[in-house]
Amino acid sequence: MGKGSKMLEKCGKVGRGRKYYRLAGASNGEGVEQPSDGSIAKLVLESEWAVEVEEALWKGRIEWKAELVNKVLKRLWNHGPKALQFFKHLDRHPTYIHSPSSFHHAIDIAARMHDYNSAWAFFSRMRSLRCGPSPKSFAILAERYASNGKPHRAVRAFLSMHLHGCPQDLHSFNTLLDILCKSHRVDMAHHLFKTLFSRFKPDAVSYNIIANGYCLLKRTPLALQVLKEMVHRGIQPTLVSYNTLLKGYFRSNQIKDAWAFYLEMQKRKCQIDVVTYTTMIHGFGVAGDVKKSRRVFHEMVKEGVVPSVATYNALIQVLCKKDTVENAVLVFEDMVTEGVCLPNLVTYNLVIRGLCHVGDMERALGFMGRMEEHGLRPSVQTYNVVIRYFCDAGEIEKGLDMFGKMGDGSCLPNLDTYNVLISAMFMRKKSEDLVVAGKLLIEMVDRGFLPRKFTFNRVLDGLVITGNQEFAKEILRMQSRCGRIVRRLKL
DNA sequence: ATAGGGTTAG
Repeated sequence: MGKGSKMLEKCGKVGRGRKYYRLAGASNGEGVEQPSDGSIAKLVLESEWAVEVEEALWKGRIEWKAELVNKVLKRLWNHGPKALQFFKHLDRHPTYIHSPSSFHHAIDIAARMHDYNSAWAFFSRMRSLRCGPSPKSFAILAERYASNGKPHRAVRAFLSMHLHGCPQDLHSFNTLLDILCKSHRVDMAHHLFKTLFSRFKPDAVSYNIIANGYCLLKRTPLALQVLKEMVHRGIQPTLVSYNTLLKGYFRSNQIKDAWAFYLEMQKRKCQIDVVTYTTMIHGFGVAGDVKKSRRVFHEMVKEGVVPSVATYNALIQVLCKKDTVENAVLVFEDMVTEGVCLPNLVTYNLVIRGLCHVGDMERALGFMGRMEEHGLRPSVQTYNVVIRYFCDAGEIEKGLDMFGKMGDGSCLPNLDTYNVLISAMFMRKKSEDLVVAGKLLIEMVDRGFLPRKFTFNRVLDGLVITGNQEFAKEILRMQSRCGRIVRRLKL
């Protein structure tokens, strides 16, 4: 990390206050060392002018590789406009050509910001470079359409694949069904499933996807019906089908049914696997029956099924929520000493949340520091948890400090971060806090996030009440640029 | 990135 940032030199101000940047390559005797993805991301974030980025990126003797580009895009994930700026400039590079995976990141980022024009332009660009688009490209776009509340456009995009030289097969059909189900449009998915039945000949995967969709909606009778129909059509349910329904019972709080189903699975000699056990541990725990969770955990070990990280994470979450965080920490330490599987980012986030929840911020921060022992860095979710609990405890300054630590480098704030902080700015009833809230609102829009109407209105009200009329007007103008309905406001 | 288990909003 350190090496990379040293190679990035900011060469002072030249001319009309314009900063020039140079990405220096440090010679180490064996050749030229490359700047890190972190230093490149930082350069893109700091430069204000497009030309600066272009010069630095092209003339910096950087040996571009798809892997490096993808890493940079991931670092800029929560600053969509900058990410696309970087991608588009590099697309004009004299020799470097973007890889399909980088195009996919760019499509994802553009579509997330509702910038479908750019997204589709990337499709055309891929086509003219003869490197796509592939079914995966369509899956990415369709998922964004669906999660942005435009499921019909997702379907249309997917069904137009063949016009772009992509095969339309059962594979891609299943992907579309899954996308619709995961965005809770199970009705639409099931309808499509029936309509295009003879064209695609659904398989076990298709049925499992629809069944899972109904489970997500807590409609287990319908899920069961789908699986029965599958049997009727001569397709055998798989272990995935059973695990899906088991999870569905827990989700809709049918604990007795879940238990009965589990016993039935054992009786029928299904090869119960680690997923089944993890589902049971999580399900019982969330329902408040920690004893049963532990019992299932031991039963699993007795049966010779090796717990995965997800199994440990399920247990740790359950202990945090329904038992004590101390016991959760004991399991964490067991993991580390026994080494069957090592804690991952999720594990850390669970323990940190657990500690925050009981008000032990000190220890939570301690775990945050320990993450690098396992080669991990705090994620944006880690920061969000800590910031949220600092703010909830009234320690707004500490929350803002933590936010500041994100700002100076490795982890850009996301929509949740801004929402948490903006809410916190109303707690102290201080005029200055509301100005900060306004600034955060502007910053988040700059970075490609679309605040909810509620957020706009709250900040506007706050600014008006504290007499910041001019600032309120500025935010109002920004709101209309965002396409959010402007509320009548007397100014 | 064709399906099932583990962070997230009370």
